[in-house]
Amino acid sequence: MEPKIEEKLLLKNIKPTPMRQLVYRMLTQEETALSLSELESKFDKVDKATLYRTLKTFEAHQLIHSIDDGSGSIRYALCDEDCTCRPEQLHLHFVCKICQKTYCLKEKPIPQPDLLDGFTYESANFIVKGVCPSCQK
Amino acid sequence: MEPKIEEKLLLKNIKPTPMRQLVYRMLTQEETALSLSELESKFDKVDKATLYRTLKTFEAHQLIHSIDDGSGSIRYALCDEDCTCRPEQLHLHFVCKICQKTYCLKEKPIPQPDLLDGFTYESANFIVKGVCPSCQK
DNA sequence: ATTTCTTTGCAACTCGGTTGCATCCCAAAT
DNA sequence: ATTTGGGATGCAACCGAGTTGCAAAGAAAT
Ligand SMILES: [Mn+2]
Ligand SMILES: [Mn+2]
Ligand SMILES: [Zn+2]
Ligand SMILES: [Zn+2]
Repeated sequence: MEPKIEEKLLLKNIKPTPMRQLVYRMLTQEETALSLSELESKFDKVDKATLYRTLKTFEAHQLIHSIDDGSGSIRYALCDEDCTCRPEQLHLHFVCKICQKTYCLKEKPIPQPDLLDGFTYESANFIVKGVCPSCQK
Repeated sequence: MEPKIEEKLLLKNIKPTPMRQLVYRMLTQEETALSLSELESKFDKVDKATLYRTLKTFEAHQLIHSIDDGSGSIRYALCDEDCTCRPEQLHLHFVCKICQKTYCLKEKPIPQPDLLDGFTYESANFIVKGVCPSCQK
């Protein structure tokens, strides 16, 4: 399994340093999106700036995408293998009001919005808030 | 026209202090949503904390609504007279990539999202990015 | 007039994000 | 094998939006 991570990074033209492999593995273990500080707290000791730059690199190479979920901090989640982050590939994100977790709803594409004359569509961010399955009682 | 502003505030149960009337008038003169610091810079001299608390008061009384447009700062715009900020009344917001302005598209309601089983819908934020009419060449 | 509550102004603070810079690492060139 | 150059890392300092504490000013109630 070790060599796989290295390959995933190489596939997206990211030099697979130990640090990056570590961060990548951490992200694969999450079912919801993580913020910089949440990610930071999952390590015994890690430098925030390095982590920050690692995430920026991952994002620039479309290994992860960032989600502005209105929580005040940006969260990050892995992209699909074949994702190029084009407007048509964008999906919904769901924020649970109870557990505060942010879910990627990758099978729910963002609907093309019906705009007024003169407005052109280039991208969008659709955040849905409610209660997630684990928090339903 | 002066007495009108006072009435608008009273209608929403906000004590119409001079400061609040000033801020309200400023907001009525804007066609796009403003952030705290943008609003601040429209006054010769105003205290940021007072302005902040004024906006919070306005928002709590549903005179204005806040828009998290992904710019890093929250923007504010007047609500419609009869707005109660219920999920069904939410509308799209448009951010122009050129002029960075944020528009309320009040006649474009947010579509009810189709969610996976177990997720409940309570509210949403739908931000569309592109080029606005004034920036089309 | 006195008390009580709200609003305002100023300064200080928090926190997420970002940057400068020295050092480390590693691979290519010599 | 040694040198050298560019990217990666770690640490500290910085930034800006938002927020809070607190005292002064103002308004309303008694
Ligand atoms: Mn996602
Ligand atoms: Mn609006
Ligand atoms: Zn939940
Ligand atoms: Zn524009």
